[in-house]
Amino acid sequence: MQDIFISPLSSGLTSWIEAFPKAKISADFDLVKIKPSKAQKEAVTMFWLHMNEDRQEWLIHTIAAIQQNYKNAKIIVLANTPNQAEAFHAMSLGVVAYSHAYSPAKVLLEIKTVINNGGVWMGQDFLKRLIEVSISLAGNQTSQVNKHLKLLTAREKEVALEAAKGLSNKEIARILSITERTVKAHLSSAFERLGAKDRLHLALMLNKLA
Amino acid sequence: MQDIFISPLSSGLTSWIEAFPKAKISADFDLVKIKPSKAQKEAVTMFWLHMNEDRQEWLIHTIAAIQQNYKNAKIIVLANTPNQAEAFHAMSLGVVAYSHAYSPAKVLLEIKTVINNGGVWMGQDFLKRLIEVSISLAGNQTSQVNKHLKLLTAREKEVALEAAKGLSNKEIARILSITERTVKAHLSSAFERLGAKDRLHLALMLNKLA
DNA sequence: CGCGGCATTGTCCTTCAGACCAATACTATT
DNA sequence: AATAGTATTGGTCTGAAGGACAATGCCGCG
Repeated sequence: MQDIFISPLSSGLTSWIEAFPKAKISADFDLVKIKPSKAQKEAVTMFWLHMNEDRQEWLIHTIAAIQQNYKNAKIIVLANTPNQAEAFHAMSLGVVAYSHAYSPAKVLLEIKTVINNGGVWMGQDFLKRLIEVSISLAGNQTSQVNKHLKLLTAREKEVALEAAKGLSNKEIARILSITERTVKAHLSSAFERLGAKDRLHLALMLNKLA
Repeated sequence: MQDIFISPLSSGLTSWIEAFPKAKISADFDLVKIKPSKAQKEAVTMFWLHMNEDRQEWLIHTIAAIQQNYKNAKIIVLANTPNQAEAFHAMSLGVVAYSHAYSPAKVLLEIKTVINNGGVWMGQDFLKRLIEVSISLAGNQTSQVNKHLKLLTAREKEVALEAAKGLSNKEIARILSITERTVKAHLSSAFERLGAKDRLHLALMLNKLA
């Protein structure tokens, strides 16, 4: 397996050399990609991209180029100034690790091991942030909704959920086989319990975090 | 550093023993926690929780108990039948790794190394799913909304967004300093352009993914 | 310049939503 | 047995929503 560091620093960083003495270091991916042989294309090659600030476009472009030329490439981003947004973006592009460019050799080797075992490496705070976002958007949201729904009786809940989909009283009545009048009664009750001023507010309450 | 496996299987799995011959194996956390000395409380102890199906409550309870008794505990969940939801939940509770209970010794050691370096271990697909969720909820959502909003004229957009907040025509009129009639005109136009049948549908369109 | 798109407002009219008042029946808990 | 909560339906009424039909003024583009 080959390691290729792509960095504007032609000699790389000492920790890189220490971790992977046999690695190639190249100024740009273009210099590497010119002629990947069939064997090279299939081989698992690890690309370590050194990320300076303000090179977002370069990163996107380079990742795309690598993925096109090497089927089994593993791409690691080493950032001079790591930040959440960039990490997020990189991971979404298929990068399998995101770390500080000045990570000690020990950590670099660690990253490699993890990746070789099919894992993904990232900082704990990035992970935390990721879960946070997911939870706040997916989890807390539903728990919030559930908290609301628990305030309603079974029947009110049914009616409220249909109303929250955008159905009219008449449609709800037909679906639940009750009178439109009854639907209104349940809804009025639901409004009061949830503190909603009308069906639109109720819909917003039950459909998102608001 | 001590490894403690908590599992209903009193002898544990062979891969566990292979990886950590000196580990303790206990049937339940209660048996361990009884008297953590001050030193023990401060020590970095790794708890490997063996997760059978249908023990969600046990998991929650045990994690809480460990976190209460050991300040520097690292908790790993080993699931017989790993699944996204459970992994998600576990990670949100502060678990630092989630893997298959029958992971080979090599992987277990791998996990331990990662955790000791302050990392977090999880399956690639879990990570993918996590990013997917975040993107689809945070990113795609707004892009979807923006796609909708681009179909509207500037004025229609303003009106539509206010309506989507739950405001009445009269309130919108006051805010934008126009007649209620004009608000209706813009809204009608917006309904047509977006294919919404009324303001509630419009609100749902502009407030979430639906 | 004229035509089309946009913003604005009018009036009339129909439908729907939701509040208020009220009644009946069933169930569970006291 | 009685009281409270829930499900159901009725009637009436006010106001909001939204469609139909129509007009005026502004702006950019061929």
